[in-house]
Amino acid sequence: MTVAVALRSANISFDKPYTYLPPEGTDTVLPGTRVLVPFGRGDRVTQGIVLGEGGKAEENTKRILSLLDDEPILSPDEIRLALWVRSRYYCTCFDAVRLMIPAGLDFKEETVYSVCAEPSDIGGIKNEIAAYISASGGKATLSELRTAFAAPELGRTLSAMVRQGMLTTAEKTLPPPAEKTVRFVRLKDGSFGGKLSKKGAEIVEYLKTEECATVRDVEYYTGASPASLKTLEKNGIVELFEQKADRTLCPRICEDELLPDPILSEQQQKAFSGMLSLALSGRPSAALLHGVTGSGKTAVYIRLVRELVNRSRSAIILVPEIALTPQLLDRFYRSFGNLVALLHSGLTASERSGEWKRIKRGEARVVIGTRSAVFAPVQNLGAIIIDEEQEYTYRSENTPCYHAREVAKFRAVRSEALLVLGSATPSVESMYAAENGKYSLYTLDERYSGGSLPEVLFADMRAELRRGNSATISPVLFDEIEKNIKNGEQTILFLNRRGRNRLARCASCGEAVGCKNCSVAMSYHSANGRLMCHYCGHSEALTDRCPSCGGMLVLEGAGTQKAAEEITARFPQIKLLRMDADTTSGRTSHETILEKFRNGEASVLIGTQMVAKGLDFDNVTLVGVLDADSELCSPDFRASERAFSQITQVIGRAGRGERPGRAVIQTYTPENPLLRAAATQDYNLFYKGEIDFRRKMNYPPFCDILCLRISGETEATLNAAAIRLARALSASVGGEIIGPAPAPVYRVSNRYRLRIFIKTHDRKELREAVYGVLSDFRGDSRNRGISVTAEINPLE
DNA sequence: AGCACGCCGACT
DNA sequence: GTCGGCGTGCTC
Repeated sequence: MTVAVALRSANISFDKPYTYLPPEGTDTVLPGTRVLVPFGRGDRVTQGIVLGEGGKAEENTKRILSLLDDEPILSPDEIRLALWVRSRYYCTCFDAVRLMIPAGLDFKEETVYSVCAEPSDIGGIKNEIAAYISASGGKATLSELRTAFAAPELGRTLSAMVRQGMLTTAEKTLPPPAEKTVRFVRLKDGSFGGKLSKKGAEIVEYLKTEECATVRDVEYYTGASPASLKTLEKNGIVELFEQKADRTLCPRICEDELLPDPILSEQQQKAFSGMLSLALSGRPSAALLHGVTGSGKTAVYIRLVRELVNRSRSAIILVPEIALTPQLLDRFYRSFGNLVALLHSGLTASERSGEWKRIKRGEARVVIGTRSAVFAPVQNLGAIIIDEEQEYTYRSENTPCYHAREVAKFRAVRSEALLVLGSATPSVESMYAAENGKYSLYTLDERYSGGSLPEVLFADMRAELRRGNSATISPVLFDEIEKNIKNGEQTILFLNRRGRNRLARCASCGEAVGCKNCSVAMSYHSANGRLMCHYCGHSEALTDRCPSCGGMLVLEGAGTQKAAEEITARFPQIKLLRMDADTTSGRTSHETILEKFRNGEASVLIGTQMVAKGLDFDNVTLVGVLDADSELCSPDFRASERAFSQITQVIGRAGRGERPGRAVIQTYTPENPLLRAAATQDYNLFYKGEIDFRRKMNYPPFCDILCLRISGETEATLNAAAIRLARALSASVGGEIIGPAPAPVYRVSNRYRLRIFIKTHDRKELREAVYGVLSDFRGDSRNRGISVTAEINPLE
């Protein structure tokens, strides 16, 4: 009897479930148990998870060394889900399995080196390494050595030392520390006579002003590398230490504070009872709850979840971003008390695993969280509710690039649970499914409080430009803001996410300062006064001369900053709050900003897409969309969908209270039908236009788009490899193949990047064919140094 | 990726 | 002769 194991150290290019024999003296291992196994030529010890039964034992089949868990950490259902994730999102088995386990329960693997012979005089670097290990108590882990020695071939050097008998190794598998800690740096007391490097002096200067700072901050503000800090520590100038991180606390509600369930309107009641009977039907499909902003979707969710909980079933509620949905979270806490578990990235590792265990034990049956909560280990699942299902935050940016909505669909079908997609502006895909009877459609088209939709004015920015007015804020909007200030009412100004970055541009040659490793302009961060590359992490101090022609550099203002300056110039007496990447770098800063605004400490709030979502302020009666066109300029076919959704949502922020709301849309294309549809919140008008366009162009939902990204160090070998890949795809995958074409950012970290798109339909056979092509490609020695990844329906 | 094996040039 | 640089191939 053998078992199939997912291995941590298996790379995507040779990943598969590997077959192992159970440990000496046992005849099998339960699926979902973590194990240690030997792997590769050197029988390196690596971590794995047993997936199930393995193939036939062969001559070369190795044996599991030991078990890490007394009982399985994952259920067979969760393993099945992981294997589906792997097949759909082209990642390794272990990456897929890891999604189901909170980081706090992850075992760390470390190689520990110890010295056995006193260092002699031969070999400079080896001697240094041996001395370093002796100095740190005779033992050092690989990662410690990696940070201490920036040698490119450290692994090789170390194994040579082991062969020569200078060192011995041992594998250690340790559970991570229970508490998340943060590394700090501070200056050591006393004077230091020795001379400092330029970087060292800079770091010391910084620490003089700060006294004690996190390693992350020091690296961010001074551009220090881990090595430069290590050097300072070695020379006794600074000391590094660890401290427990601040915990994010979730609100706790006492039993007697629980709220009664909400009373539903006729429309809400209809949606609720329809969905409930679906959920209890035994083979539920999915429901689309299309409710305009302020129509009370949350009340429907609560009633539905209540009924499921009463029948001892559980529910998962996904929200786009926890910080932006405090009201929804609060209402669930007040309705379900400690039946609620919260899962999101803002929790510490121990909080996260605590919540995870409560869910696993069945103590918490109402799970609220961001996209990763779709993997919560609930049992007896009754429903998965996805609020604002069209939001792009449901797609993960890291491998595996799963989409929580797709995962939810799979999970719901497997566990006979209902999938509820809630939205004011449903994704085109979901509405299409509803139109075709695949999903049941429920509509809430009246505002719960009976409030009317805001009145919308258009400001024609073309006309302003002709008049020679290049200001961000038009006279029309200024007038409306003035009215609001007079009436003591609040205003929200919204600027789309495009054009959010500030660049350093040369006044004479017009070029923006670019990254030396990537083909992008660097972004200016006011917090540290440095130019940073968002692709490779390279940063440099801002200079005043253009690096290519020597001309004067000028800082291009962030959209929000420029608009804020215009407002302050015009209304110097008012208080204004800005919310964007620059002002919300801290963990709680954007909650603080919102709290101030809620308390009426400012009359104008200006921000990027963060202000568009879920905020419910009674005193806001005016919303300004500063640049309605910017989202539409994007080459992405989802641009109109995103623009419609954002504009509709942000307009919906106005007039949530008793007074009617107004909105001003500033645009260069006031005749654009999409903007007209957004202005009247006419989803159906938008949808009709959009679905026709998608059909005509053969875009999703009429096909799936498979994207292959291929990168390499030299353009010539990359091009040749990409052409070979495209040929292989056309031979065995088929579909309409587009490309190879350069990626939007052609060069990142000194590698060139191309993309190939295939319009096709995502099915099992397609994925198998793609896997076949990828593995042939990776096995071809001509493709050495070229890497390929695949993604289905990517965001861009 | 990470490691071993094997083939070649440089140096005790 | 042998050490180590690097290209090649494999991972149950």
